[in-house]
Amino acid sequence: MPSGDADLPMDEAPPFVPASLRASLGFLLSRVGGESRRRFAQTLTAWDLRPAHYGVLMVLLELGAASQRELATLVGVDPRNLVAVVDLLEGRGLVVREPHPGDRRRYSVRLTDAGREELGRMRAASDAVEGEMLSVLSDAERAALHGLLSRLLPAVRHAAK
Amino acid sequence: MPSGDADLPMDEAPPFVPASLRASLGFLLSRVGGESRRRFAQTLTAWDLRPAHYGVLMVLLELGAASQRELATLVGVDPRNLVAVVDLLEGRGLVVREPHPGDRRRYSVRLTDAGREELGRMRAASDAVEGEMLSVLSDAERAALHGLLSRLLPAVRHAAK
DNA sequence: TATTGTTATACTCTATAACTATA
DNA sequence: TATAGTTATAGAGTATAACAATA
Repeated sequence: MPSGDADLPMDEAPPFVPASLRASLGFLLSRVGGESRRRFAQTLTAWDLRPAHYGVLMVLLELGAASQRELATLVGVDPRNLVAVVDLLEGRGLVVREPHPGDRRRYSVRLTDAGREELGRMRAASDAVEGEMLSVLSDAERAALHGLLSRLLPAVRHAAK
Repeated sequence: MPSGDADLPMDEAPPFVPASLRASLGFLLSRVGGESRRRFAQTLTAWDLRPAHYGVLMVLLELGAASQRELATLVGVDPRNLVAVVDLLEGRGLVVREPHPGDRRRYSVRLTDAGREELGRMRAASDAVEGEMLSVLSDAERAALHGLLSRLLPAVRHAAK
């Protein structure tokens, strides 16, 4: 039982949003997701990077290395648009393109030490912004939201052509 | 808190997404919201309209009439970009601009009968798409997600300048 | 034939600056 | 001065078509 949830708090009146739009989960997802992305992008301007770059670095931090096709799928960026993203990161020495062993068509994109350090600073900044944005939710509620969105992610990706 | 990993199912192996990105609620929100918006936009192509137009019509359906400034805030579109949106809707006879009683600076944008009928068809189509996208969630889970996002909406809008 | 990476292109979305007419 | 609407414009995001090298 989290504090103060009497079923319908309704919050305040000023940030009023019509019930017809609030009733649409699709609208809520797009809207909240859009605002989240906007804040995220705003934070990354300090590094002159965009969300796609951050996503690539995060994936590489965990996987060590990945092909551009994999990066595109995992980060949610089209392979055509990923080229310039990797170009920029490579130009700054944050990642390197290496030949993929066993398949000369592929690159093996890998995080450099400099990239790992820079990513650490970016994570700290973005985590702070995220925490502020989610401050209206309790830890339990954040966990619940996380669980629901995690299950939704594979489902919404299914339609990707 | 990266310590809570044991209580999550995460059995969806094929559409694998790195834990480092899944752990970020901001990333999940942006990503799922983006996919939701993409599907929504795809559905609206049958009407040659975009999500912003749908949002305006939905707001007007509930409020009857609103100024462009109000529409911009409620739908989540910048006032500058809303001009062309209302222009298109007005050009198709779905809404009308009327003088605002008491303030000659404002317009009172109102839904026409044709707009109301067209919106009904759009809602049916978008609801169907939304239902398919959310099919992995139970009714209770959808309600929970809806509640969490509804509380998050006013919070994320707070940073709007 | 299918896949990986790539370029060029176009269209949408969003943000910055500045103007007008009213308040 | 402040606000509602507007215009022009530039940047970022995304989508379409086509291609070379390799599997």
